[in-house]
Amino acid sequence: MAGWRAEGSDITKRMTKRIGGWARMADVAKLAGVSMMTVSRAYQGNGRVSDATRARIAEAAATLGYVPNLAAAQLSSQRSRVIAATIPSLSHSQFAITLQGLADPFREAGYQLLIADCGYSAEEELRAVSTVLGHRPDGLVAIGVDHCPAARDMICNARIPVVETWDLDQPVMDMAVGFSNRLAACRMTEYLIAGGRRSIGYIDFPAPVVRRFMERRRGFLDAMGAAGLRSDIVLDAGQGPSGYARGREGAAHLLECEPDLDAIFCATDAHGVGALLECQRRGLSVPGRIAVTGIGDFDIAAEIPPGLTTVRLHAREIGRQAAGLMLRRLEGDTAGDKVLDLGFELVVRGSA
Amino acid sequence: MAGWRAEGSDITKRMTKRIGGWARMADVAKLAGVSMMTVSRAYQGNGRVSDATRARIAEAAATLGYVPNLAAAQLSSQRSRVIAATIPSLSHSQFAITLQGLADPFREAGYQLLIADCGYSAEEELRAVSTVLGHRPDGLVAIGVDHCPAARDMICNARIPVVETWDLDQPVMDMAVGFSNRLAACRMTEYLIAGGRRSIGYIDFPAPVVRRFMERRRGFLDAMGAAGLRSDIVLDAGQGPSGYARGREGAAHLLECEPDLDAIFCATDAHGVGALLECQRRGLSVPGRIAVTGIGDFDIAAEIPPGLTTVRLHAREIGRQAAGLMLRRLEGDTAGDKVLDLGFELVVRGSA
DNA sequence: TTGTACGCGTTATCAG
DNA sequence: CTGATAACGCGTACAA
Repeated sequence: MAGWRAEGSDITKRMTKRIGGWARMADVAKLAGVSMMTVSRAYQGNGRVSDATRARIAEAAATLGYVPNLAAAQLSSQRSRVIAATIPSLSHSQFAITLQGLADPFREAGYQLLIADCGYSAEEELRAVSTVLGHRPDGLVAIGVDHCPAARDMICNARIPVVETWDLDQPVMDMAVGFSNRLAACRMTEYLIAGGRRSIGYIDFPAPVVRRFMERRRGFLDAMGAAGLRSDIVLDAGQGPSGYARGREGAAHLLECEPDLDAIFCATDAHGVGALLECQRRGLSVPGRIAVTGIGDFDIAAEIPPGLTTVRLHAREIGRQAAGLMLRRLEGDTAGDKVLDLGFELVVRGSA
Repeated sequence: MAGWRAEGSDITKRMTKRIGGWARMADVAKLAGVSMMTVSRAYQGNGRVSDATRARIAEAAATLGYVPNLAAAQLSSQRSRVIAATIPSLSHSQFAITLQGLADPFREAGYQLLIADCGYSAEEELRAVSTVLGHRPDGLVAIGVDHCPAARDMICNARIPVVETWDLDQPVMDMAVGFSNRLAACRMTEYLIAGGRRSIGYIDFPAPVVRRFMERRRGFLDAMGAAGLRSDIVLDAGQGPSGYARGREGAAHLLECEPDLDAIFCATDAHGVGALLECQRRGLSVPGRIAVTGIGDFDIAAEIPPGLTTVRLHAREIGRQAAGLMLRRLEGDTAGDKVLDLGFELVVRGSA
């Protein structure tokens, strides 16, 4: 533990920068000829430090390649300036967009996102949550509202602001930003029915235990039931290699079981695009012979002919607003809404 | 600062759990009737603690809702068990897949990923890098090899293992996993030429300053030059709302300027799909009249008729291998290759 | 505007 | 197998 600190002169340090570890604030202070507190204040920005001193500190820091140790800062200040974000899957494009919507406002406000992939199982989620909480985040943004009881307990015990996103059909722990998945699916189904479709099949997400998808299916069933139509043409998508493939296979299966189908409603746009392509491959005209719709308004939905009719979900805006809610709370503002319903938008294109 | 700790009896704590903050290891120790060190050892797993003691500790921890403070652990142990990951864009699907490939092995080995969106500019990158380094990660995995000199300096000064990914055309700082973007583009171009295409247009990524795309363009130019063909039909994709839209607009522009084009090679599959759709919309038969190809093998490439011919890049495997390299180094293994070329795979489908 | 003393919650070290 | 003590690097509170 003696290392260079004990033996190295300031000159040596200056020449070689660091030999065996990180420069500490004390090193910067010594080189700049001030106390640590002055360096600390210079970095925090708020404290009043003369310009001359500030410049000397900046130079010393640059010479030493000093990067403040945030763990020490957190331990001392009891604030981490870290926001935890749990996400069911990093490769879900819409979630990634929400994440980006989150990241920008937080970064500007000086917070760093700590992203935890919480998977789709209770164990994974609990592990992810306990790990991120170990970093003592100042707040938590959850993408999705599915939480196993243990994770929910742990999060509540953390006594930090929490924003849940993407589904307003469930009661939430604290704050929330999103929309009603059930209503979105219901409206789309009503649109199909209003367009004269009667025999409508539904292709669900392969893991329908996910709340978000349970609500969508529920919305579909509600609307079909209300219209007095058959609501049993429901299929869990298979295990194809991609969402597109699963939609394609699902549509194939559905069309074989129910040749008279005049619409296929998919729980996500990836499935929808796959289903659309499958219909076209079979020579079924879309939307003449059969309608196909999805949910999500993925980029491809606008491009694939004849355009996939879908529901736009404002994924980026969900992130932005969630960050806004969190930042306001962190600044001590406890007034204002705790739940923001951003709604959704039926996007009618050629496919239905 | 007096708070509940001073006044609350153990019973009170047990009943109400925590009233005003996190339980600390000292609280767990007291409740379990052991010293902090024993608790610490119990959590670290390696230290020898009797089963009875371990059970009492587990019970106390559960009662108090104890979650170890990782910042304190890091400060004390000088190891964070955090791996920094820089990524140019969270919403780039292939990068997200690499991230997932990274996350699993690291999680299993007890490391948490700290993901920093480093954007596409030098300032953003420097800020991102300095923030993550502030958390004193035990290692850094960079997605992409583009680094501004300042960021590169900062990373080198950190003296931690570094794995760069996705591009082996550049010299790297330490370790690397990926493939040659230049060679991938070159091979695809050669394939088109071998198929009889002579007038080949290239649609580049809109920010060709990104190294990865510079190399791809270079590969295209190399192959065209070697074949003695025109290599000036190169277009930067425009600013459409999505990669698909940019590819579509790019193709439209190209086809208007160069009506005799018999192939369009796009720097990414998103552009490729857009270009393919645009060709079809114009009634040009693909691949009869014109060939279209991309790079990346996105999911949609396999689905869109007639199938987009492309280059598969093993995005997930890049992540997995990068994690493996890093973990081996963290375990002190300095033998073995420092650079892994995972290559690429020409995937021939209907479009070319 | 700048400096001093202390504590944040954990682990390393050494002793039992 | 368990415990006492001293760091780890920084910010808060207060003093100058």
